[in-house]
Amino acid sequence: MEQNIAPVYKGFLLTAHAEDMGGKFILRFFGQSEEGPFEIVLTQEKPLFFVDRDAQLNKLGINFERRAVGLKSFAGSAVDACYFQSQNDLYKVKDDGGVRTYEADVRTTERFLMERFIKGSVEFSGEYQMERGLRLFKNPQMRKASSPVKVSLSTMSFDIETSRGNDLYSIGIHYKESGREVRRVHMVGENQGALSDEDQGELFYYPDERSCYLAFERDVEELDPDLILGWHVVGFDLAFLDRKCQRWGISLNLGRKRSKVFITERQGGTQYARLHGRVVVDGPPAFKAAFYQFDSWKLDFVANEILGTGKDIEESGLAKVEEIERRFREDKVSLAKYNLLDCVLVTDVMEKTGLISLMQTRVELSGLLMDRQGVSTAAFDFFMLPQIHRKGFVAPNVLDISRDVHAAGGHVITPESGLHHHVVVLDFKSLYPSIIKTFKIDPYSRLMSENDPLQTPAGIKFSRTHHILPEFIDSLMKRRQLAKDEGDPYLSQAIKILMNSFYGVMGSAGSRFYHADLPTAITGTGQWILRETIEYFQNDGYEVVYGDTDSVFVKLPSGERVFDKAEKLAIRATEHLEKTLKKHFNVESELEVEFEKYFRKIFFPILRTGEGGAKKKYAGILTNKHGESQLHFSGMEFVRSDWTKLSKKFQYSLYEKFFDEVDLEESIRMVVAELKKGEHDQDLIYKKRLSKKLSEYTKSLPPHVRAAKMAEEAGFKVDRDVFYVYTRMGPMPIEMNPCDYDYQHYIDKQIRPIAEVLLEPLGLSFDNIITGDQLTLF
DNA sequence: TAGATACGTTGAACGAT
DNA sequence: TCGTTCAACGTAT
Repeated sequence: MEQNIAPVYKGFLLTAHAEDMGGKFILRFFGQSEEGPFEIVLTQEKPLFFVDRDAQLNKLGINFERRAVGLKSFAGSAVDACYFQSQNDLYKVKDDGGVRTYEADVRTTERFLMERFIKGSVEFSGEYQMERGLRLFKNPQMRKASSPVKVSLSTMSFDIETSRGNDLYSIGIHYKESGREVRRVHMVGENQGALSDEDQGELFYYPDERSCYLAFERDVEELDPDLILGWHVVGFDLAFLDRKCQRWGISLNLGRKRSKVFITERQGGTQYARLHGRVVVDGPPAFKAAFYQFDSWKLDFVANEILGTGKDIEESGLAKVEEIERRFREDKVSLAKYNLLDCVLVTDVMEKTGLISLMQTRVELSGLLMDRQGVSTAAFDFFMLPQIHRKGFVAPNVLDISRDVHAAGGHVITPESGLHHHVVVLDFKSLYPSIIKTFKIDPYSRLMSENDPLQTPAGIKFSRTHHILPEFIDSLMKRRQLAKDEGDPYLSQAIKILMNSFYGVMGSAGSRFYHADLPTAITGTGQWILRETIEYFQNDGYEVVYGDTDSVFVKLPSGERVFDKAEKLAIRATEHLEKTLKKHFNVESELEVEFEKYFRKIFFPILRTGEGGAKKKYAGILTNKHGESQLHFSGMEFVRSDWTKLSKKFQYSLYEKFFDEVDLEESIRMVVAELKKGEHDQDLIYKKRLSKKLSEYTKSLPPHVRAAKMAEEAGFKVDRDVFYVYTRMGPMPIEMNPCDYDYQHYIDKQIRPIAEVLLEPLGLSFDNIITGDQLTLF
């Protein structure tokens, strides 16, 4: 017998939207599939919250369904579910009368996906109709795909060039999908020629800005990219075009089906762009969400680090804008070339780093779609809510979480200052996740702590038998090992990011699962374990010179067979903890001590403000098994972005000499003399970030704020990063091309403190050395 | 459109002299 | 002018 089976489509979700449309509530999902882009519209889903069964709700004439469900709150009260016709109705009833609700702030789109365990990859079947180039499915059968759906996503990087004022000059695009590339620039103004063959790009001219923009909009519709890439593309390019469109009385229609882009500004000034069917990947925030760190977030700097290439306009600030304006007037072809290069750089930087692949993998892992990545609390909800529902509980609203006391953090040992030889660093592999596994710490286990209780060293109780997170971490750890073995760096990285977020989420009042006992139990146990481990080594006759949270720095008696000895120490510590934890708490230890690194020599500086050794700061000669050494700095000026290049170069060479037992005095004198002669003028720039708007600095005006204000008053656009130098008139922004450097300032503030840390233990005086310098000069 | 705490250092601001 | 406190930033883990 033949059965008519509807085809099953497999796709990857890009964006999700909940909309109140004319009193009707719909969910909309956009995604990409083998068959092309698709849209799924669901009209049957309802926004909902839970309330205590005995709670009286004001109905306000709103039609909603209230139903008893077999669930209870964390406090144990039975709850009802209330289903609404629209999101708006839900808010009205929730905000009226002050009745406590549960999960009223869970997004309906995410609730739909999480309860079905749909993590980006979906299978669906049903009737569809073609609409503006995509398949539209109404209320199809929809479920989690049996395996991750791998679709290659098309990208369009774009960048606009403008004048200092409010003029649009050009829009460059770089579109890329498997097997196809488009490089194109739309330019305002008279035709000044075409791009050369080697630029591989098209250049079109338009009589006015509006027609230039519309050509770009057409490109977006016709090329139909899944991802829109750029560098500060939301806060600058999209925001600029949005303002232009408003003036022209049209909308910024860059979404699928020519839908509008919505730009919203969050507190703190960060902007977000949301549109149907496409994800905007903005370089700096996207790399930050993936835990990349760069000294500067300017595109040319990042491109240089990653690709080793940069832009063709070297200047920054005023000079750069002037050059762009000049090219627009005199040499539109070279402006187009520059415009296009920026677009290509963004695509290349993201491709080379695998940023997009990592983002896709994170979707598969956390379930949060690409535009919600980095919201760790949401990722935790996605995992935990469906689980805890299946255990019979509903969770509170985030805003009902209050946080009274701060949980303690990691334990840090005060080092014995000065030089030490043969120090090995042992550390705990994923300390907090291991503690969660060992002591069964999670929100559900806390609620169930009367069931076969287990106690942490600080006496906080959890259930030995009823828990959710420990087994999830276990499966993540196993998958991560597998990913490593199979050479899948993105999965390995994505798992690491997710696992490391759990502790922070449970310790954050921004999470509905927060409870003080959770972070307190984790960090308290961490402190106990660190102390126990240190004591173990000490009882064994070793000196522990330093330790921080999950690491111990153990001094070995000699430089012989250090690597063997260190490996053995790690194994013995692991075994000791296994026995100790079994004995004191009757738990199976999941902790593992690893040998991390070996310092042939290591130096701990003294506190500059206070007494004794400084924590979180050291420099040493890191040495590997092959005897290869390198100088390593932790926490010191050398690794701090707010110290000048001058100080870093000085610190590096000074410590090289110190560890080589070479005389320091001569090089100190030399640096000071060179500085005064102007030989280090290139290395005097300070960089510091503004953490808030300029106008919000009211309590004090630090140097970088003063410099930023000067720049603003002189008519420069003030960025988050402030670059400035110290002149004899005080701090000045580099935009104003200051050159009257205050060398004495740099001697006292950038050279002296670095030198004195090493000189003091040697009984030497910086001033005496410098005075010697003056004597030789005269 | 909210992962955490611990820590060091600088320079401004403030209050007492 | 001097000593102390505090705001601000960036870092370690």
